[in-house]
Amino acid sequence: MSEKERGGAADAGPGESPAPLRELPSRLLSLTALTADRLVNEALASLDARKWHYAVLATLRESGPASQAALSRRTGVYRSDLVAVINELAASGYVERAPDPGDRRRNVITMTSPGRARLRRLDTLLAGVQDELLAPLDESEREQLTHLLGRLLEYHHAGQAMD
Amino acid sequence: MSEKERGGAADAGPGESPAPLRELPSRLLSLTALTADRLVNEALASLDARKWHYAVLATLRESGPASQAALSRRTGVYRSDLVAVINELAASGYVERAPDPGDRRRNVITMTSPGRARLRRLDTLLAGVQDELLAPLDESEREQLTHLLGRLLEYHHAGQAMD
DNA sequence: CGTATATCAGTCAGACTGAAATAG
DNA sequence: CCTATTTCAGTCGGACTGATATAC
Repeated sequence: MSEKERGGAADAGPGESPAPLRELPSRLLSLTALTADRLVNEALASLDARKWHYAVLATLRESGPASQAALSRRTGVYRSDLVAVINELAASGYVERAPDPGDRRRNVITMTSPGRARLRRLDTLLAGVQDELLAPLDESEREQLTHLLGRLLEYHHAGQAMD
Repeated sequence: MSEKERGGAADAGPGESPAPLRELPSRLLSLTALTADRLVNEALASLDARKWHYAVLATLRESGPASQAALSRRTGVYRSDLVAVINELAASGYVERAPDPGDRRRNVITMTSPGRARLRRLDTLLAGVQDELLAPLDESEREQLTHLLGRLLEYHHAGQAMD
């Protein structure tokens, strides 16, 4: 693989004129995500939740009971931070933490039925947020965006250990 | 079926099944932006810069000398944090801070010629990062993405004071 | 007067690191 | 011995708040 690109462009001559700030993809992403996070956090805060709470509950619904390490991988929350998230969810009775009989290093995290109800509540809340976030886009544009972001994520996440 | 407000959906009946975590637009945005920021920060760190340094220098190139408040609005950096950024850029000789003779509350920030050279260096560095970030997309997809994000940003930024 | 500017002193969630204890 | 899991104790950049001094 050639690594010659980054920082190695010719300094003589005009070359490509740099993208204006407004169109820098990385910046557009950061700023849009900032807006999205603000909307999400604001909405979740009204129910005393944070986005990692939702991510963990949704993952448990989709993949069933799992160890903390597995949840960390699937949600993107660092192992270290996940501890606190599980503590909070367990304190509220939304999940249960039990030692794995098959591997005593592990805790198995299981969603309770109050947890499922909680998740349903958060689902509707977040659906509203998505709608607010994507308000200026029509349905096909929303799908385009989701698809493009998904591709980027898949590409950059392939083979990434997060630790 | 009445459209109720956020969080007030009917609990009976199946309703819409919630989007899987992987396809939640707000989450896709957050995660993609995280990846983008990591790439950007990593690259900039190799030149002892951070993204706000670039944003400020690029804004000065595009709009000319400006007060700190104006820079704050244009770059999205909080007034409070901008102080430190200008301090750093001034300490490196990339910008100059001078009192505005016309309005003595203001400082006028001006880019120096080392600043212009610095900016050109960061331009090429960041161009490489954009390419790395958008690697899996072809040219027209990149434009689509940029366009869609721009629309979202424009919509949500219209009439926002940040303070 | 009220408003805007620049600065400072903080808080806060979230990303990330390092190391310990334990178990495979 | 080496690796994986959970947890704890931190660091760090960045978002955001409030207060103050000053000038319009």
